[in-house]
Amino acid sequence: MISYLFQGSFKKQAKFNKFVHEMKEVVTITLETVPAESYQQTSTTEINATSGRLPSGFAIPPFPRDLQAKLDNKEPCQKSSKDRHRIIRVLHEAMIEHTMYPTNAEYVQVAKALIVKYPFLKDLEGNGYHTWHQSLKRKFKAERAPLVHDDEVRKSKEKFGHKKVRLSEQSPAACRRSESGAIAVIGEDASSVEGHVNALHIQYSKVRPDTLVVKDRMQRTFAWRRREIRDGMTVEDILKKYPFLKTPSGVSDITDFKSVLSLK
DNA sequence: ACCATAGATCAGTTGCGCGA
DNA sequence: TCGCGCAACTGATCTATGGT
Repeated sequence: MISYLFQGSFKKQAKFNKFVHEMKEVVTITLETVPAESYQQTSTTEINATSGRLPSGFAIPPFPRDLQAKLDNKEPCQKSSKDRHRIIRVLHEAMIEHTMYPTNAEYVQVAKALIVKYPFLKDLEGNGYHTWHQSLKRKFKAERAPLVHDDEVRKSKEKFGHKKVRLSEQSPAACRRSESGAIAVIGEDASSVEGHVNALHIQYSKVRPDTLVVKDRMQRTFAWRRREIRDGMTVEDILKKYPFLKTPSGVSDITDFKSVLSLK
């Protein structure tokens, strides 16, 4: 049967066998009820006041309207990678309200809750929620990666993060990836930043500022702002210079401001 | 020693937007 | 409509840490 499914690829046959074997083990392990003590554990989460443990009765959050409609119609959304990602994203956002570092039992709890609520999302293989479990774990891992300003994440990075940087071995693709989320600093100097600041003030004086312009200028001055903060610029001065930091969209920058100060 | 879990990294896939 | 570039995601692998 396996050789039929994976004709011409012994490697894939072996991989599939391994997968099936793992699935058997997962069923016996992960189908156990979540132990109560798992909600109280970990020293790292105690450090962060905002983080706790997932409530035992964690409810699957509502999804965006169109996605919710699909789910209500029992459409197999997991077959569409786009919908699947959206489901994972919503679950991640709901979980992150409680903790940045869910335990394995908590991932299982949420994945199971999803399958219980929407049984048609069940995996065809294994225990029915293994792929959701894995996707959630990966999503958390990926989302935590850039959050260097978060105490909990930073402590974990210090604990597990590799000091070794293989910069010379980085592929162009990897460089491009890392650049994508990075700050655009190159090419900015005092005069160009001044121009951005002026443009921001013009937009701030408008009743309806152009969000695209604001976003772009704020992005361009991001690294410059960080430098100014590090060099000792006060919060008042920063807010005066970059008035959009007072708006809800600027809150993330304020968080960053705090992180810069804490690292000083 | 072994296992679970963490971050780091690389290579590949998929979906989307955009211009020709 | 098609091809291209990019972002987001996935799978795999490696190394490190902490608990048993």
